[in-house]
Amino acid sequence: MAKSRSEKKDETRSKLITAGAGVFARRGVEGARIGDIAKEAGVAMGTLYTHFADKEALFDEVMRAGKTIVLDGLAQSQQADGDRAIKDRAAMEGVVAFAQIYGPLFRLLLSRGAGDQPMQREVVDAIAALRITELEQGKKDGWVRADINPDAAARCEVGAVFHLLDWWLDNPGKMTDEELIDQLCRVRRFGVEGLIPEQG
Amino acid sequence: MAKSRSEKKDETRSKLITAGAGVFARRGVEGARIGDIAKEAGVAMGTLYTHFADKEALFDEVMRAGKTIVLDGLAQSQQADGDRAIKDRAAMEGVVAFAQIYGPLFRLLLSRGAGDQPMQREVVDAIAALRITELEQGKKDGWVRADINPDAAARCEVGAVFHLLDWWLDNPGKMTDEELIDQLCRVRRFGVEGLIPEQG
Amino acid sequence: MAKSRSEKKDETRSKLITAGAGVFARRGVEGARIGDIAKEAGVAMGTLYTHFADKEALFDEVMRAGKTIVLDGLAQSQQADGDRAIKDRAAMEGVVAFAQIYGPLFRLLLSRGAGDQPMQREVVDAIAALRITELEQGKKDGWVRADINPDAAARCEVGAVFHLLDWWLDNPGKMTDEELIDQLCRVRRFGVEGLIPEQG
Amino acid sequence: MAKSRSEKKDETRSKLITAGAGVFARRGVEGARIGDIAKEAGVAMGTLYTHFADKEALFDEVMRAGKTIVLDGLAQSQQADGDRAIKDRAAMEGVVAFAQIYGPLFRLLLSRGAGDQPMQREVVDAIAALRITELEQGKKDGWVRADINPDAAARCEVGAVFHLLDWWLDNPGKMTDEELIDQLCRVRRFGVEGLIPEQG
DNA sequence: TATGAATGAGCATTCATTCAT
DNA sequence: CATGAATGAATGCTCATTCAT
Repeated sequence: MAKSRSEKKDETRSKLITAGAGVFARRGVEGARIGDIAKEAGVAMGTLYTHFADKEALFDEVMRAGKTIVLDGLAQSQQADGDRAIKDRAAMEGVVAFAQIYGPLFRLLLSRGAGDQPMQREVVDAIAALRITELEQGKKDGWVRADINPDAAARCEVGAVFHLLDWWLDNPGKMTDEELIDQLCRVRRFGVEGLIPEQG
Repeated sequence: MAKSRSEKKDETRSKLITAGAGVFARRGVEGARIGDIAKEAGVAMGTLYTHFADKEALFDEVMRAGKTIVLDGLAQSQQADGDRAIKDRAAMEGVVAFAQIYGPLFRLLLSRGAGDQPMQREVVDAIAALRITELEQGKKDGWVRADINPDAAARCEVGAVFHLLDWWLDNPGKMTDEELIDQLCRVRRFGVEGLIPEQG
Repeated sequence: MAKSRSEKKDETRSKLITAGAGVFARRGVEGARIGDIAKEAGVAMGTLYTHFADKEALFDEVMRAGKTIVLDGLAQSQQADGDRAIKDRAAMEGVVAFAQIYGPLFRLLLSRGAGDQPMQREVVDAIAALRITELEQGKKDGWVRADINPDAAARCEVGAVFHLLDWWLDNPGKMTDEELIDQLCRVRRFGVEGLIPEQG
Repeated sequence: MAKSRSEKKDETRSKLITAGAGVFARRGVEGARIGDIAKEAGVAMGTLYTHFADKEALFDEVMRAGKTIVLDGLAQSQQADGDRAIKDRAAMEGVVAFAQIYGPLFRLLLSRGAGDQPMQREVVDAIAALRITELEQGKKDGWVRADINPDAAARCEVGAVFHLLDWWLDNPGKMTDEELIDQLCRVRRFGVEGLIPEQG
């Protein structure tokens, strides 16, 4: 079955986004070289410009695609059978798996650095928004303390997860996956001093 | 009293570091222009190269200086009179004050983004190291739960603080300083679900 | 009646020449974009290359077509009933009408700028040649002064007409068509100081 | 006597303008290559950008400089001793000399082609403006016919001079300098049919 | 030490042209 | 014949770094 012209075009576009993800993740937006992206995608430099207006536009597409994957993964973890603790753990398992597979892209998506990178902000905001809804519900249902501000707590949780994984990616030997997921759940839910409520 | 030649040189060096902090913070390392830094410092571009080997070297100095300020601030907060809660709150107050004053520089110092920025890692590592010591002591003293891994928890705390402040700097109207500091203490210590132990 | 394949091809070719005339006129040869010409012609970029070897070849066709229109118009004005003055005025009326309709194309055809544009030269040369013949006849018939060099005078006339119209196209409010044609005839025939010979 | 730094900078700037004049004149604005201009000026490509914002800005400077030379030359010809005919001839001698020396630059300055080249328009406008003043005075003094519109006539004269010289530069063997200047005066003043008024 | 004009390698982007469909 | 995605050489411009003054 021969590929149609438009299928081939979509394929080229995909290759560019994948290659862009890799290079942007490794070198950052400013550091990424169009030539490297094209080479990694296996196309000519000019081809990039038949699909995206410029480097920035490709970056936005990469971020948009990454955001979709991350958000879809989080949404799916909510479908997990079981109580809150199980769903929460499923979410952390998903995030850790994503970080392990995509590594640098995970960093690119979640990081918040110097300079204005609206798309980067957008991804972090979207993830935080998802968690804010959960925390608000948690306050109603009583499993989130009343003294918690959901906006603030969501940011703290995103930061905690990102920084721990960022460190772990560079020091994978320091903890097993299981320990990592465990800590991620524990610290977010109970802090370092908080007492764990009785079951039931 | 006329300034000695060496005093003048030190002054120029300081101006360059201050200007560098501003420009690096605003534009990132790759985005920063040597010409902008020189202009902001009020010296010629060539002067920069009589003080620093290259752009990278200036960046390292900026980060080193920032790191010193942050670490000194944290150390000082440990001198505060009172119990653990008071010291912890003092630390958060210091961090919030620093973020308010330095804004973009705070972001630059604490962020962990794409690309290899050894100095950026160094700053985050140093802050985490400080907290790891405290958490280890806490485990011995019993105020940190036994199921906490200090290495992991310290990273989570740094991430939580950085991301919350990063968000707050862009949305200062969402919370007062007091509320911010409050949440920072609460989330780090007790998470969103953890019970707060009885006083005494 | 369905169009035959060859008729369709001719039609496409015409559309390309018309579109080329517009774009070349507006942007110049170097400034014209093949993509713009194709878009304006309503065909794909590749189609252009099934009709013309390259951009230069299309430009040559555009100029050739324009040259034909201009020369035909001038020839026709010579068929006008009446004496020399009437024929001359008819020629100027034709030129003004052409400039009004085609605007930028008129400029493209008549201008002589930097760089070597053999076709541009060819058009100007052809118009001048036409006038040289008339002036030579005029010398024989006595209505052109003996001290006039037809080669030189023809160039002057072409230049005078082109520059006045070039200015007028940008400043149409400065003169009515009638005044314009009037000045065109007067200045070419009698200069600014020359006496107008008695009628008869 | 060593050149000061600022003198050297001015020298570099001059070399760039001269080189720019040559390359722009030969290839047009779009056709001119920054690398060629730099090479011709004997400097690095980057140097061009320490003196001019971009190619366009250099082009403007070239045109401005050329305009000044041309206008100064015309003004000087008005200082010539003698009657109107002598001054007029002096002006034509000056223009011919300029065209002979600068050749392609003369074409660049005076031409009006496709596309919007505001500086090119400005030069032609300035020369026309100079002549308009003279023609208006001529109408008052009676040596310009009453039926002449100075605005229109000035454009015609500029066009006549430019086109004749443009042709002559490519066909220098067709006329001697003297004949050229003669025709330039005659055609502009008396047209091809106009009677030359009696002396006195 | 300070200066800032000059350098030139490096890069993003353009666009005429090709060719598989 | 028509198409338009792909090509890649060519080009304008940037900017960290140097060095004569």
